[in-house]
Amino acid sequence: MGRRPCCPKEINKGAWSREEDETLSKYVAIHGEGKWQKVAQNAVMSAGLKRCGKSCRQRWLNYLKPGIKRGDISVDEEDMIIRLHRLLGNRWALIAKRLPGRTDNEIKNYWNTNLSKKLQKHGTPSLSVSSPQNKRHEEEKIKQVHVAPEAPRPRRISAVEYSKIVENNRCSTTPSPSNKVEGSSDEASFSDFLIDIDQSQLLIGDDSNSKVPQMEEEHINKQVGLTNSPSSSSPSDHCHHLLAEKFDPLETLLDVELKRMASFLGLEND
DNA sequence: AAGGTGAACAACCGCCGCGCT
DNA sequence: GAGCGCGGCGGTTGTTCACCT
Repeated sequence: MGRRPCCPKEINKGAWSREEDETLSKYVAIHGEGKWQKVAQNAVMSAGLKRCGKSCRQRWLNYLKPGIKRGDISVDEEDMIIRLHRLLGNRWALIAKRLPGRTDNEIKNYWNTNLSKKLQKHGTPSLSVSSPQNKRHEEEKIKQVHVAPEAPRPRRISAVEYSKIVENNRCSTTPSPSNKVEGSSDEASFSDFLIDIDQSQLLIGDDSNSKVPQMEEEHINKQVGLTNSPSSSSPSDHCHHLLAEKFDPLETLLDVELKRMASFLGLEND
């Protein structure tokens, strides 16, 4: 009974030695990333690297991969982490994607050891501010980015499912039942629809590893009958904007949130 | 100098979604 | 459509180090 172990019993655990790092780096340099089980198996056979695939992957992505920054998180980066965390919650991978050279593990650790304690102490992190002017400025920034403390966890969808949703709804304001947030009403707004199905997709969308292929996007554009009118304001046009144009997903998400708040406060026309 | 304590960081564990068969 | 394996992700734990008494 019980879960099948993902790794053989005779694997190494604990801290990685320099030799293991070198073995893994050499292997990845030759064979490339991915297929971590094979990396582990082949490296075991060729150089005695007794590590499971997951461990290899984690070691490579968090420490060995070229371009990884270690330590010395700047004030700007800290500020960014705080803002993104307010927006996304504990979506460390997404947060890490917005911070070049930083890994999800490092950000998660940094949050757990530094920022969460600052939050507990002060209600908001201090943001490493010393001067009164900066303090006021940072307080303003905190007010500006204050969103729900725990963003709803988005549902991941595949590119195919995504196109079906778009096709079925033609970016209408009525989400399909399978895509609704629990407890959301039938009059769900477009932004609900967006966040519901697409919050993570939007944030991943600008990444080079985006899972929505360009052809799929073109197909979606065709199906939706998109045009490039920037002045349009209907939900479908808004959808078009999100789908067809180059955009900053985070800014878009912030924009959506701001619109929701404005709508809630009756400030839509401001 | 030695022991205790907490912070920081590295790594493991288990769950989940996706793609393949 | 079901089953399986793999990769990705987030939570948690273990270890190391620095500081304090």
